[in-house]
Amino acid sequence: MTQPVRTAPTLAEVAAAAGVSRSTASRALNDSPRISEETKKRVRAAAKEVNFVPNARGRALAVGRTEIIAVLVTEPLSELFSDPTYSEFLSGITEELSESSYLPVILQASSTHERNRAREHFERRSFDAVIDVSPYKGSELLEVLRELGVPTVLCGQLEGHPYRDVFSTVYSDDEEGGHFAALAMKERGRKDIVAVLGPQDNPAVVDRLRGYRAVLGEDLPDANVIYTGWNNGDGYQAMHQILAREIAFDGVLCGSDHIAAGVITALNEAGLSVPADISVVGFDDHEIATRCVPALTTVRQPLREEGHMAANIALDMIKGAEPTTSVMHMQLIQRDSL
Amino acid sequence: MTQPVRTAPTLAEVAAAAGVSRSTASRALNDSPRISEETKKRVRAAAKEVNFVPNARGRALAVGRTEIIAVLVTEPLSELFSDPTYSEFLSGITEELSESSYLPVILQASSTHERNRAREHFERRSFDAVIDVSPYKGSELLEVLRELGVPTVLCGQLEGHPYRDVFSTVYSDDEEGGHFAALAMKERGRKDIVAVLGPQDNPAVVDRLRGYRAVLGEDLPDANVIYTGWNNGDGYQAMHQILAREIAFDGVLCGSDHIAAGVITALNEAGLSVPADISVVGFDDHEIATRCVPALTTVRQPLREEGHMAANIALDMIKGAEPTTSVMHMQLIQRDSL
DNA sequence: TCAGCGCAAGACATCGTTCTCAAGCTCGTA
DNA sequence: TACGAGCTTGAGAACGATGTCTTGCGCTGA
Repeated sequence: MTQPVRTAPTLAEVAAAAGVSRSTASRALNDSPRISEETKKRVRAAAKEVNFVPNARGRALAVGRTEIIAVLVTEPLSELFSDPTYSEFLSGITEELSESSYLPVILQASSTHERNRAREHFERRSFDAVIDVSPYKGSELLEVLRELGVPTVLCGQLEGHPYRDVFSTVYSDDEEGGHFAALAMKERGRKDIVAVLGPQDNPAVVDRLRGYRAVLGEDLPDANVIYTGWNNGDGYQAMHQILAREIAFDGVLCGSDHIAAGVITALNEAGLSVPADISVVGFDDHEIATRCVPALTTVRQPLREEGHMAANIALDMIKGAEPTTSVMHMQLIQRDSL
Repeated sequence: MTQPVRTAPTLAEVAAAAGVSRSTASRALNDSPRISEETKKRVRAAAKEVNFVPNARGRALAVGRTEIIAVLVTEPLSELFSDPTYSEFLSGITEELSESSYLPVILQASSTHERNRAREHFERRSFDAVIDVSPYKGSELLEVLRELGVPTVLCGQLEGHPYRDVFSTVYSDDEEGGHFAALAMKERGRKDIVAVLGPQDNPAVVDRLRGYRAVLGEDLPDANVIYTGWNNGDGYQAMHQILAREIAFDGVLCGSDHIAAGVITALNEAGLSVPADISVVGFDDHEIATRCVPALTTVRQPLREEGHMAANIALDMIKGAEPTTSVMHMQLIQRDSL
């Protein structure tokens, strides 16, 4: 360092400057009711004088909190960024925490190496709470968190809720979302439905499909259900394959708005008109939905709100609140593609 | 908590279990040469016995480090995710740090509120170093970091390098990248070039354009330079506008591979063939470049390596290394669009 | 025999904050 | 005058690790 670096002032210096003890200085700055107004004023003046800011490390040790919350992510960073779901959700968490003194840390756990590191951090008590963005049953990390008693929020439903009494859960009701989309198709009089969904092993996909089926029954035959990726290109490709089969259909339920966008492109290229010939319903209410032509009717998943909720529950649990389960509701956003 | 939570074992318990003092236990676990092999073995056994993991807070206070590095980001999270540049770069940082015991924290600084929070965290010494992903001249936060003497790495060139002696810098040579792309056009015999770039106020855009111009001169007239966003749709739209002008051109230099993808789509729709009629060169060597038809010739910006480098420099500076400047080199990736 | 050395390990201080406990002070009342 | 209540304040102990200084021991060599 060529720059002379002045060492940060400590509470002791403030105390000395104000002519009081460290305890008094601490209490004054933390606005304890047991300190006289006059002393507080004096201490605060001294603190400002020497540019005092409490040191995070010392404070963390004393209060037993790091004021850091880990956001546990199973996907690798690249997928994290390409999956539109995450962006909104993480924004929600970040937004909410920015109102508190807490800081979110994205903690990856896709490789074994990463999971070991995560585990190590948990054991070191580096975080006051953990928000698991894509929990899965049987995850060793969840087991570790349970044993350590770290406040944990799971985002997404876990089959059989094995940890319901220990962890909090936040999820959107995907089955309900499926209901809404399918119901809209039905009311529009569509009878031969195709579904272009995300990956088959994705729990949200499973739940949505259940919702579709509950409403549509035989109008959505097994053969018409296609599993693919979440993106534009995936939808495009899937629709090409369906068109190649030359089956009759008049509605397409999509697993994401990006898929829907690709589907619409493919339909248009095949000379089919949306919504005159074919109805299309998306999922997510991503920004792309409004940019589609025609604007996409879709199911809004309250991702940002879900992030807010997860963050809030985490903060509450840190304060000692009991685990809770919180279900967010889906909403059909009606536009022009139906 | 319904679950009984056992409190984490401390070093004192390990020491007691091994029948040694805390100091000895600490040294044994940190593999100090001043401890006999036999004692080490005994202490390690005791540590394993009681499941000891050193507490992050206590350790942080003692060693004077939090083992956390802040990644300062000026863009809001949504842009962060949509800009392909960041994803790679952040992955690089994360990757490199995952080899160390350090943890990256994404710290936003787009709103005033966020900047104040960031400042607060800096003053609290919450981080051992800061990597500023998009530094700009005159940023108050940089001023704060300089005053506090926090090891800082700037990613991107700052005009006039006002802090060269205090901060480290890592950047890709965008002008060189422009050179490469333009040279390729020239060698291919293209004479009437159009450039569809990113935002006009982006420093990388400015540098690349300088590189283009140095090679192409009058072959790239001012009127043919279009500033837009970084995405597919932006390129598509820009190319539509250019086609509407009915000017003659035989090459398109693009500010990103996404832009290039949109440009190619628009050209194809207009009945123009790439590369037979028009040559297209992208930028970034994003994964999309290989998926384009034809596969995109592009300039590879070593983003991931840049992330590695930034992280490494940060780690070195924490250990006391002097600030350095490190320029990453661009590379032309030849594929089929030229 | 004993000063002198090297090695292993312990005692104690340290990091910067907060918290517990006790004590000083003033005041009002018996 | 004395005593307790109520309000402020300070001394010192946490918190959980690491770092410095010291001590004890066994060994060597004059």
